[in-house]
Amino acid sequence: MRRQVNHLEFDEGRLRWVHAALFAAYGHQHWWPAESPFEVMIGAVLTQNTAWSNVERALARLSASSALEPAAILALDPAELAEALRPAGYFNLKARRLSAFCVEYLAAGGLEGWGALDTETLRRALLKVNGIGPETADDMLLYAFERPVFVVDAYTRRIFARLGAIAGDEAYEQIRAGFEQTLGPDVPLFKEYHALIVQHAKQACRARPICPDCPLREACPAALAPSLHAKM
DNA sequence: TTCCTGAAAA
DNA sequence: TTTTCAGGAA
Repeated sequence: MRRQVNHLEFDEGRLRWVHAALFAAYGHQHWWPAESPFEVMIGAVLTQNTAWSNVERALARLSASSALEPAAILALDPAELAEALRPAGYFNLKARRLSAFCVEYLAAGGLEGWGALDTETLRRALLKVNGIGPETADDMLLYAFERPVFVVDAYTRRIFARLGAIAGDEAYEQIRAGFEQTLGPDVPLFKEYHALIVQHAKQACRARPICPDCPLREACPAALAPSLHAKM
């Protein structure tokens, strides 16, 4: 049954088909790669506008300074913190954001304090922290707090725009609501789906797409008529 | 607009 | 070798 929910043109069947096709092609992704919920959260901040491989180096440098927990991060000299974050890019900005986040995290009572809130309240609390926007908040909600929130990133927009499910420039909340309402709340599915989207966007559905071996080829207008979609 | 790195393309 | 590109939040 076709439902049009907030600009998402795909029905449940097509969304599940895409997931199944990606899973068949790439398998389990084991996301989010982190040792603890707190590490998920700092990774979410560091990965803003940044490739994950660069985030890993920054995390390794934090680890080398024994600074993978909030108190230890705040204890670092700001210049030292920024230096550790250098490989992740925007290091001065991210040093400030990470500190601001740690302050709020501790003030809120850490994982237990935030974990006691219902999803909407927690989301609003996260969004109030300077440096946490919708995508970063949703990374945290899904992978650190196990809440049924669908993460929308640049890769999600690109892939589903090419497939014809969205225009691509909709508001974040529109797309998120579309996926969540069409698929229904399902934490394991949302975790795996987003991880597969990232994998697929890096592997095949890049800015310059590699369509010939794409697992979604048969369902993709962009793969069938590349010239019409050259700039997508 | 600004913030910044590292991989890929030219 | 130099230039372009990819990637969120304020």
